Amino acid sequence: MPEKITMDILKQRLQKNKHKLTMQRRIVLNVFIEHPGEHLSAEDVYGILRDHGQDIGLATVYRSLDLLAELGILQKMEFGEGKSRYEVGTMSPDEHQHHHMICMKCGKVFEFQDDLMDKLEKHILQTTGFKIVDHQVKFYGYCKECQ
Amino acid sequence: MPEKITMDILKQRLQKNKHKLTMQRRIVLNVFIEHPGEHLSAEDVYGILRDHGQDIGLATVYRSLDLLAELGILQKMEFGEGKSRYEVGTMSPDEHQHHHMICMKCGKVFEFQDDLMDKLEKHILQTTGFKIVDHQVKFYGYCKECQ
DNA sequence: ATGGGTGCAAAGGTTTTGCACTCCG
DNA sequence: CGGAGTGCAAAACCTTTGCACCCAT
Repeated sequence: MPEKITMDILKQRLQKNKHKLTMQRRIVLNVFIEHPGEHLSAEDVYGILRDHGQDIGLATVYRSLDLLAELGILQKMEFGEGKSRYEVGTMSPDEHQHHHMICMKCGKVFEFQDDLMDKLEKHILQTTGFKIVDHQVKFYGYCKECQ
Repeated sequence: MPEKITMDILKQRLQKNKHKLTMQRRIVLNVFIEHPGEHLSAEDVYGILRDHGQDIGLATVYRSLDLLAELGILQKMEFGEGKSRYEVGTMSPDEHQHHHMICMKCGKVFEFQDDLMDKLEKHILQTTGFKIVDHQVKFYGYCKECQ
């Protein structure tokens, strides 16, 4: 049951961590709710907001993205472009099990669902004592069109 | 048999791609050969070279790292610090099967050998048609000391 | 009311680029 | 020799920070 992230969840987590529910934070989260499955950079978010006439300082966008990622609401990722991108997660841990496939020709990013990592993470805990909380998997290759 | 990267391999791959074997490129590769298993940033490499009295322009270090990664001699990676790091690979594809575990408290990067990904990559090719050439797996969590 | 949050502009850090010069093939 | 590669400094980016002002709690 992939339960979606909502404004209420934002409110809850902010309160739990003694942060304030500001208009800016709601607006930033809303961008991601309206763009599910997209990997947005700070500049992307800033641009989308400007287009909607909702003007927020770029620094605040950066600060909000950081905070939302810290709260586990957004997931931060990098695709080797020299900047970070963010994506909304869901409440269910199962949903973390999606991996990115990056086409080395056209640059498109595809996704793939899988739960093979659980096994591997348990194995790592047993053999190394390293307790895994999250993971990121990136595959590089050529998509159907570009091969 | 994890066959190590050597100067000869650099020479071969440069020739095959119509690039020149310059002193600077040899020196940069040498840094990695002398620092196996380390994840060096451009600035790290630049610093090591300065310490050895082998002065190379920083821009050239960047250009060499790019090229060596393109030739498959180095592997480029990011750990969310806002800069790229590089590591020498080996000739054997089996050696690509090591993953990074990043401690969220002390920031140390650990490694783990595993070949579970093969299965997953075959599965992805069959179901999506995406042909995988390389992958990068990062685990975030807490190391033995920091738990 | 008060301390965290915001906006702006400036600063910081990494990476890229333009151009004259060098040197590998 | 000729063109790819280098060095240097400037520029381009992305991100962070300092500080005065604002507004959720």
